[in-house]
Amino acid sequence: MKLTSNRSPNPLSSSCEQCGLSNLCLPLAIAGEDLSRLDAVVKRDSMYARGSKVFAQNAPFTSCFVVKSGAVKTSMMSERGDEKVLGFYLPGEMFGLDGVNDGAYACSAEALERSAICEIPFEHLEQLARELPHLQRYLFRLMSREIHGAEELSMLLSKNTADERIVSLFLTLSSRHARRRLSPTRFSLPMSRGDIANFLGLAVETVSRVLNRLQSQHLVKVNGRTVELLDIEALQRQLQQPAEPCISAIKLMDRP
Amino acid sequence: MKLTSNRSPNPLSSSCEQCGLSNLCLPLAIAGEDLSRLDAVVKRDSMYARGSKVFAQNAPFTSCFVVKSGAVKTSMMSERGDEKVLGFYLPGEMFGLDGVNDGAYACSAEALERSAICEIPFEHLEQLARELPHLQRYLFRLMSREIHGAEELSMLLSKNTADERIVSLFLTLSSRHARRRLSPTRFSLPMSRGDIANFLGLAVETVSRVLNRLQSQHLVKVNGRTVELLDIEALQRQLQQPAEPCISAIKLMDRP
DNA sequence: AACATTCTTTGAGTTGGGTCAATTCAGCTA
DNA sequence: TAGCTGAATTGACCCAACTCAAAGAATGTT
Repeated sequence: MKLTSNRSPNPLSSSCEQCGLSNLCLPLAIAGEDLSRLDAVVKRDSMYARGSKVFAQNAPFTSCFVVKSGAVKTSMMSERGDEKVLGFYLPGEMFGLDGVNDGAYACSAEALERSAICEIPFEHLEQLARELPHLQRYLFRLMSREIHGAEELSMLLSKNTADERIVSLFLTLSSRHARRRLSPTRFSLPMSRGDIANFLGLAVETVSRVLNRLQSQHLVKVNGRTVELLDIEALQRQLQQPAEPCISAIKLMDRP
Repeated sequence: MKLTSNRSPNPLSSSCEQCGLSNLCLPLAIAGEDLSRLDAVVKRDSMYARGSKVFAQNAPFTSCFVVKSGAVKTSMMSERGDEKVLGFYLPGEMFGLDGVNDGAYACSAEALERSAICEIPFEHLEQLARELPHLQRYLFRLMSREIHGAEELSMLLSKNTADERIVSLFLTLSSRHARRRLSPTRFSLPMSRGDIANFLGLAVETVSRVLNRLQSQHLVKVNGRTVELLDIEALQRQLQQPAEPCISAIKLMDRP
């Protein structure tokens, strides 16, 4: 449930100061557009308790949202009734754009920890986009980026080992932290092991085991929800190199 | 390579007649907008040979495309250098929208068979969208649908058995055929087994085996690239029911 | 028609990661 | 500070799907 709902005089630009880099206002600021027009369309700016829903799957689509502090996960219910985590959103990132199509949210969104989230009614944004060409273009870009992000997830889930999936998640989180000028090597995971496992298409037990493995290889150091990447380059290499077919090679060598 | 490039007087509305239902023009026609404005922005309408690229990954983004006849696959190259098939596009469907973000196509697109494809320079579309509110909204919807589609693929790749993935693909293709008022029970697969396997995150051999299994269950009939769905409802049930944990049950019963 | 090439199927054997079960740990509340 | 509850870890075992290998179809080429 929402905790507070304080209407700030200029929520979007204040978002920039709070989270270092708001996806929404930065490009517009660069483009030199009038931000006051945008302020008017921002509905509210609320606190969400950990575990509370921002919107539910199939609820009528009204707004998209920007994380100002905290973290959010989006997930989808399958026909069989089990949940699939689709993404994690950190401060400065926008979510809720997949509901535009048929007027209902395709996924639900939930705060992973106490979070400040600002809501932007899409209809207003749409209308304003007609008058501000940069805003229209920016929205197209945001949605395109979301397509790309979902495609990358499909890619990750396709033919990658458990180790690669975890490493990939860590590196993605790392670079997203870097964009906000936070440490790319040391950060905390706002989501549970269960969420990580679900997101990466693994079992919780596997996540746990992989974390230990990476730790024993001195690639990362994990302590509860705190991660430290000890050797980012080695981690990146792990995603590029094809997993060596060591066993087949040995088999070949064993032949007379 | 492109084979011909004949500029038709009204490519968009002719697309409707050709493919039964063009995603692009239908909602606009409903909205009563002036289609002639749209005709002007459509660049060309070309034939592509089987296997020829419509655009390559990382090439500068200029246009989005609509399939008029034939079929297209989009795919992405991983850092390791292997291909991941991201989607199949049938007549009336638009592709190439994931390049808006950073000015380069995020995936490449290739004709699966001899295909007629019409190209729409995005910049023109964007500009026109400012003047035609319905077009702007329609583009947002299209992109939102694309996000949704990619999310569903992630979902499919996450925790589904090989059988479920194949069934899901068949049912999706079926309903897409139905939208074009073609038979939902009997259609041909424009893509190879390899493409199917890659798209579904499986090995080719597994696809082949699953196809046989479904056939022996009298759920489908497959002959080369022709599929017949013998019992759509049974297929749908297979996706809803949780895979019965028969073995555990037996184990429990065996206990003294 | 014979050949070459690619696509598809079938068989045999292996394994990465899942499931189940049992602890251990961490965060709360009282 | 003990006690409770859900989260995380660890171990043992197993299976769905992968890999490797080879045969069989289909398709194109000369």
